[in-house]
Amino acid sequence: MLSRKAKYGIKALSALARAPFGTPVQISTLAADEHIPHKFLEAILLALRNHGLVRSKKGKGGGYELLKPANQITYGEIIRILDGPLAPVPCASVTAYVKCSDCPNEAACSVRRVMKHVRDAMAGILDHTTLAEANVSLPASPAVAEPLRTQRIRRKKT
Amino acid sequence: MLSRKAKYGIKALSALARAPFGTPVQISTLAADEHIPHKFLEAILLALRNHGLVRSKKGKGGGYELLKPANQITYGEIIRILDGPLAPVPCASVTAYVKCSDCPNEAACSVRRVMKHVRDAMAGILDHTTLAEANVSLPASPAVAEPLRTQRIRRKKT
DNA sequence: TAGTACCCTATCAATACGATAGGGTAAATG
DNA sequence: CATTTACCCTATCGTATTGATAGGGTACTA
Repeated sequence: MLSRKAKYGIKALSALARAPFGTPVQISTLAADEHIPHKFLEAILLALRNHGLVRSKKGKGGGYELLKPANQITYGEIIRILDGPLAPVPCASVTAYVKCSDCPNEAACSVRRVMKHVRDAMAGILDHTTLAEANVSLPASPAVAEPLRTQRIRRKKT
Repeated sequence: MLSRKAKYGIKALSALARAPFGTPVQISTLAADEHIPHKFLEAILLALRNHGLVRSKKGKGGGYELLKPANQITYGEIIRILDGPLAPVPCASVTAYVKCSDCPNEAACSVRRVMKHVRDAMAGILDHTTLAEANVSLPASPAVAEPLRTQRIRRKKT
């Protein structure tokens, strides 16, 4: 199940992708436009920033903007950041494998085999669907935003 | 995420599929063999029974057995019974559609469109993977991401 | 009719989820 | 410099779900 957190995150990033290049969008604007609780959105954008998907600009005229072109940001990476691994079971995850404690013979586990298949199908879609494709009328982003300053990137295990 | 409940259910049904035809298997046996808490398994089998996947026989020599051939029981129907709809978001579900309260324009919602796609991919696998197929490839050829389908089953609503 | 094994209701700890509160801090502007 | 703006951080909180357990009740069969 896609959490509300991830859903909000995708919607917010989509909104950022629609915004004119180089103009930060404020949290308040995003929250109002996309019907997302303000404080909740704050936490979501913070996570996305710590993972290098967006950057923030403080002070008057500040806000958030994408760090990469919209066609280089996939649903898969957004969901992994906000919801964790795609795989229905941890033992079928590629990016965050964890052995099942109750499974004596993993190679013979049919659940794992089927769920690995499901995971691959999901990843095949989500890792190849970008914000740009989801937004039909999107101005082609010519360049990657240049960093204002060094921002801390906090990696979470996915 | 596949719940433990659904995982247990699949494992239990797989065990029933391996049992000789016409001989009920007791809950205690299933619980011990598959490492499932006894009482938890009881609730799971009850649900599966109420949905017509298995039948139970009381008294001495009683237990559970499949009501249909193993190649006619899909992962999809087991998971839907025990975990609910496959779709990552309710508004993308085919069998249990629910409108999102915060979504003003569903036709334009990119999240819904992508998740519908994901749902279809998941259903395509899970509704065409049966207990019989999962049990076959135990000995050789492990962990190759190969389609598991061998038989197609007609289903009413998708 | 005794014993087996399913059947039902209730409870419970742990966790995750969604959301909110309140203040702190960096940066732009006059 | 001072002020405003808007991000940044920590803590909390109610609710729902999950996974599991307990204790009997009841139907069926040998």
